Amino acid sequence: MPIVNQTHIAKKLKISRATVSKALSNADDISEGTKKRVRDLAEKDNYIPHYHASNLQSKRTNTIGVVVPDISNSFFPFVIDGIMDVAQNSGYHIILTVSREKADLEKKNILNLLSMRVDGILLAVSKETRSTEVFEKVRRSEIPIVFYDRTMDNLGFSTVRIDDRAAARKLIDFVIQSGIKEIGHLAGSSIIGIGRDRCAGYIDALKNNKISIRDEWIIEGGFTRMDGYHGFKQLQGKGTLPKVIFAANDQIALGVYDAVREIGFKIPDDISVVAFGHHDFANVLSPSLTIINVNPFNLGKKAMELMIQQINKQKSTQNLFIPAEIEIGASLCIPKAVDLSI
Amino acid sequence: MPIVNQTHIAKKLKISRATVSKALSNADDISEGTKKRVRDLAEKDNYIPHYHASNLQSKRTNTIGVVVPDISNSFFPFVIDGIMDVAQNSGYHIILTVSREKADLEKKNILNLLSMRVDGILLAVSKETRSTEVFEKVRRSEIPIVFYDRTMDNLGFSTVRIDDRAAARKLIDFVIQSGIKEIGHLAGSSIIGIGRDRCAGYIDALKNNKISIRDEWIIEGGFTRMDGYHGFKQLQGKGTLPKVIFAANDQIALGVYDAVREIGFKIPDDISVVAFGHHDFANVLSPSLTIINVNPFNLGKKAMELMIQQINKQKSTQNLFIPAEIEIGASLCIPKAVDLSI
DNA sequence: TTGAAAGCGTTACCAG
DNA sequence: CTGGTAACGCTTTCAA
Repeated sequence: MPIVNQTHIAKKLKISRATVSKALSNADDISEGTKKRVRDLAEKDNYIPHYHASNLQSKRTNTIGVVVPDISNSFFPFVIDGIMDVAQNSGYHIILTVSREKADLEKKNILNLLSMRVDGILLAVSKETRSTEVFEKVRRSEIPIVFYDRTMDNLGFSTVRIDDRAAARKLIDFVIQSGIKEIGHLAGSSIIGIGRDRCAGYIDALKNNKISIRDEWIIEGGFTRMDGYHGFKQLQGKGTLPKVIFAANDQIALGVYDAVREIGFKIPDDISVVAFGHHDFANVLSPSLTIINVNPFNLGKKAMELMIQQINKQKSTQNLFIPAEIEIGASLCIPKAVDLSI
Repeated sequence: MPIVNQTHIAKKLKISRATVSKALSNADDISEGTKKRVRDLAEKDNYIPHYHASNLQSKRTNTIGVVVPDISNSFFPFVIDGIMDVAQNSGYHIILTVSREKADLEKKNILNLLSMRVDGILLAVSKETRSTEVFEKVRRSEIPIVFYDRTMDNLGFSTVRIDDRAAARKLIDFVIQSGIKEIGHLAGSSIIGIGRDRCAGYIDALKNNKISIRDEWIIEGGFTRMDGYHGFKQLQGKGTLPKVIFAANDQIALGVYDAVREIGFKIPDDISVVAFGHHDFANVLSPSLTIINVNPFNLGKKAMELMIQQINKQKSTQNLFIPAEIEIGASLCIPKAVDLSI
């Protein structure tokens, strides 16, 4: 006997479907006796309310659609965790979709979510996304959308992201305060927002501390481990190495580790690394790395909180910047000076 | 103008709702002219089909509910990735729920999924789960359920998990083949299935290779980093240290690293570590660790594939064991003998 | 080629 | 306290 519906209960009890519905929702104009009989039979015959059938009336699904570009990127699971934390406490369900960094999949996912009449959409744009066409469709649908981490700016939607520039400034300030002025930067790509922002923060900090900027110590590239590896090699080719390397993300930092290990340097005796990362990562490499923790869990929470406010029309569009915290690893022991001049 | 429905289109075009429905689904008993007018207006006025309203008829939601015990455990995101990979290629949507290792939340999640009339449930049980009551409810509902990774055996449901015993045997065989016979084991807890299975595989391998088992080299404990740390300390207290330590999971391995670093030993010169882990983890620590890769992505794929077969009644209940692959890190350079006899 | 009517599982309104 | 009826958005069957 599979799941039964209210009609089944009504027939068996020889009462109307309306009465069953009210009894199950514990309405106060139904006698205790009827309620009991309905509930008992519901339990016995395996009645389970049909979520979507009810939602058909209420015009609300209590469901939020989430679009993640890449779930195997260790950053996003923590964001999801933050989202789910708030969702669970507020009675929302989560439909998870993954765009695999593809614009077409992202579009398909968004349309599906609209079709499912989610109450709102939380989205981090894929690396490929250029067109804003789908987002205009979302706007017309009047379903609130909140961009998290990877945002589309100037579209008038709410956004939540890490304050990368301030965070980088904070991290580099910390390094300088520790007495080190020779700081190189593997900056990733300046085409990407986070690349630009983190580099800007690095420059901010040097300027504020009246340290002259050495262009040859700012290496552009990508954000992968390989880029970190080659970036370090490039730095090496410049003659004098900095004492601390600021990696724009954790993958780059790993690449630096690879290169450093290869040439037989010791961390932190010969050279130190600081990087953007998040707690899980720090946990694995700790205590060998000082990071600025971008706290994805917190980001997810804030994004979801903002989402709920938008649904309840308590807040209008806004752009939230989340501050990041420094986590200090052992790598910031003052390194010996290293001169590689050839 | 928010999302409109078929009635809106019907009224505006002065045709019936039935015609609109058929035109939109491209039925072949509707004229091209009508179809075009319907489609154009649908596009213009922002019509988006109502997923759940259609499903109300078809009795199918093309939705799979997934229950994950802990999404911040780096294992599960990869499982989800594998699930989504298959889901996307088969037109299924995923509702993600997290039980946070709590039995009550797990139960609540399952009931919600049933209420949403998912076509199937993929579940890894929480650490707390003892009662099988909810699972009986699922059985009565005739909605297929597949347990992945953390299974409830002997309940007659399908299960998919790593063949831990064979994997451990393979890993230890590999170590022995490399010429090392002194292998200790930080085994986690024997109350937990994976703990038992991995330890059994370790013993299998030693026996097969006619190496006597030294009980003092098998340390029970938990599965956390702290357990790894203290486990190593315990080993140290026994006098002679083994040359290779087999950690039952990656967290334990990290703890061993901590302890080893603390006493100033070098890996792999003084001692080596091999462990159960997965690719992401190996990627971070590589090349310092040899692991048996439990390939969560593959596990997720297999689980989802089995799910789809169950839904289509192509396969009856079955228990799948996934083999794991060795990934070789540098740590298996034959270490120098270390004698800590006090 | 089109449309009227019934139905999917539920809730809301109003009458008895 | 109970129940008939309409409605939510859509599909399907059958008749025109």
